[in-house]
Amino acid sequence: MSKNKTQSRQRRGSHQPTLAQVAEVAGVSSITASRVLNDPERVNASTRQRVLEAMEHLGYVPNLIAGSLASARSRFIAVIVPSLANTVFIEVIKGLQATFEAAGYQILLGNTDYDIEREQQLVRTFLGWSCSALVTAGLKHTPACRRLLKECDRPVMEVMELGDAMDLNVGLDHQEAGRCMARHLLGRGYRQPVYVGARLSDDYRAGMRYAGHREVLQASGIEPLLIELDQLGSLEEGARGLEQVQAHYPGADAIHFANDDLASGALLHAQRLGLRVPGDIAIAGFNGLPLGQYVMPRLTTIQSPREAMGRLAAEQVLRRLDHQPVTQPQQDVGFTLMLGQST
Amino acid sequence: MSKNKTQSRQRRGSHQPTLAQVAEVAGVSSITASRVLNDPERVNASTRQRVLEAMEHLGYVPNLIAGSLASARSRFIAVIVPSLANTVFIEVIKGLQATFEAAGYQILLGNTDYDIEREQQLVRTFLGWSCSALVTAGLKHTPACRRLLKECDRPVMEVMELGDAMDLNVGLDHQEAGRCMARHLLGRGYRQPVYVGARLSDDYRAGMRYAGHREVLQASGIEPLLIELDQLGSLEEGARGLEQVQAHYPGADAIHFANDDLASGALLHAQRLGLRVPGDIAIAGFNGLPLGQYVMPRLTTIQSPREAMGRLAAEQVLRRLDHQPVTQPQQDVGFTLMLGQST
DNA sequence: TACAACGATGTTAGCGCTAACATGTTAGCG
DNA sequence: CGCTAACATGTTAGCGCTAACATCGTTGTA
Repeated sequence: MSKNKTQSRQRRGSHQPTLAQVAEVAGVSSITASRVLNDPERVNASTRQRVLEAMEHLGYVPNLIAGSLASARSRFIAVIVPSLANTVFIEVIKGLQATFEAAGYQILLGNTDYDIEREQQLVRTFLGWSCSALVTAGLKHTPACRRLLKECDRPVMEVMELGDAMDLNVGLDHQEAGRCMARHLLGRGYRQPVYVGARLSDDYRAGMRYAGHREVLQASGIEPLLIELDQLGSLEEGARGLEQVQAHYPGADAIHFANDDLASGALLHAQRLGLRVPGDIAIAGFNGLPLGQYVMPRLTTIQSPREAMGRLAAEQVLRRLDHQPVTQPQQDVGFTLMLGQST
Repeated sequence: MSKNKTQSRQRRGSHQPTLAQVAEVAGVSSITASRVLNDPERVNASTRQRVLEAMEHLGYVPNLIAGSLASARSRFIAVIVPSLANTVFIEVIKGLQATFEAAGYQILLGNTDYDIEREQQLVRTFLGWSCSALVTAGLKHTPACRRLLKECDRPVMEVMELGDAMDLNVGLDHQEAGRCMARHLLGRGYRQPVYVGARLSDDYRAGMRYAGHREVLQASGIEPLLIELDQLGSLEEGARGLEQVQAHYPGADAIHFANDDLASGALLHAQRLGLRVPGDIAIAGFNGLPLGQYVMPRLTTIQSPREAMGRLAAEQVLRRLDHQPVTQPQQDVGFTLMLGQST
């Protein structure tokens, strides 16, 4: 047994060099070394140089966890989306990531799989990581999640759709988008359009577009028809959608799909079946994915500015984090009807 | 000036309830409250119950940063990919995420934009977050990055391609995939195939496939032809690729595209131009994306098991983190030639 | 009956960093 | 030349949590 008084308990921690060691090598105090990293202007150039050399020499990697604990703020932004399978969210994430990374923030990505209980759990975890702000897709949350978000005293951004948001909100009016496409179809003379979506209670934004579609049809005295599929967005499921429409509504003259994946799948399938589009049946989508612009005939769809939505959302959050005033907490990014030859 | 001895300096930190407060309410010490969260079995059921109630009552959210600092391990897994625009990486990420999340790990996602300097910086940042392991796409790193990864004393998984990995490695042999497709094309009787890729030094795996393609052609005494495009994977760029082949190599009878996005774009463009595929020109891709299976004619391509690759990679890393032996640090997930009608 | 073994809980001492406050040093100015 | 402001750097005390070690009762067993 050692009698060495200085030897107390077992050492813990990693075996990485620490700021204190860097400081010792550079012959300064650790706070000066800290300032070299966090506020270099406040340190004399020659001192700074010595500290940087010491860091280089020791292979120092700053322990960001310790820094976050001490300063009570991390540079994390929590981003919570319902799915990674859907290109739409990926593109929003790209916009968010580009903007946040440029500002020195790291994204913590969470995937709810369209389950708001899971979302609540993710919010708790991310708050536990002292994230600086939270960005979440959609306005639908559990009551407990809503409470957490309201009381967490950080910027909270809800993206994708517009509505009764709790803090910041960037998105578009999905119901209006549904109305827009329905008006287009009626304007083109179609009299028996069918809306085809999948799991509309999960993908409730598609449900909102259906609500708009339905509203327009009812106002014109046309009965709204709906087919609900199982898979959210795949070419294959779109083909199935086309077949179901033919089976259930043989008189249908147009299909308003909930998204471009389904619509493109139907379009490609129609080609195989030898159906003329729009002669035998018109097809419309939503999203404005590149694919829809590359099929024949080109797909009529609604373009949503997804990456721009991510960027704008991130900018608003950054403004809030910089304590700049946010004049418009709610921003409508709009959408564009893109006329193809499929209607 | 206050003379109160207990009042020292300004309070810092968040204003969230702490474990100590929970412990006080529950009438236990804070380590007991800590154990309720981290090792519930070690705490008497009735005590545990009281602690949980206190947590609920105070709305306690564990400070994971403090926990990570104290225990010198976070439950982060760093995942570094070159792009989010490419479905391929998204699918690998999906596989990784599903597996890691189920095991209670949080993914830290980094995007290098095909820049290995950026990768090095991301590795530093993620090491600073005390990530438990790192997963990175590819074997190409800066020397400094390689050193960081070698010395960080954590599992390091390199995914996508096989080769001289530093620790764990899950992927497929891209050169062999290139050979496989080239052999297929020669076997079908094509004698002037052109390889079309984009930015092959960035997307060096596509470059490796080209190397395989080239090797097979040269062995048969056929001159390898190459066209290099600017954009990595878009339908539009594929269409451009087709046009460039026609312009530069009018005698070409087949195009071996670096990926399915390019190939599908070319296929759809051929349709518009009224070109017969494979009559006028054969088209092949790589990846096995759903789109390729939905165009007409169906695309001949090579299927890579991307989500499975992510899952397998995550399982290997988890095994290492659990101190279980990893018998095969390098695993080949293979690929499958999928014959369509486009060749 | 003694004592090891175990279970439940507590005490102590940091993890590596930075906010707040403190001190010393130099420049600027009437 | 004295005073202040601005700059450069240091000292101290945690941030909230958990590893390591300590303690105490309760069993089981020789």
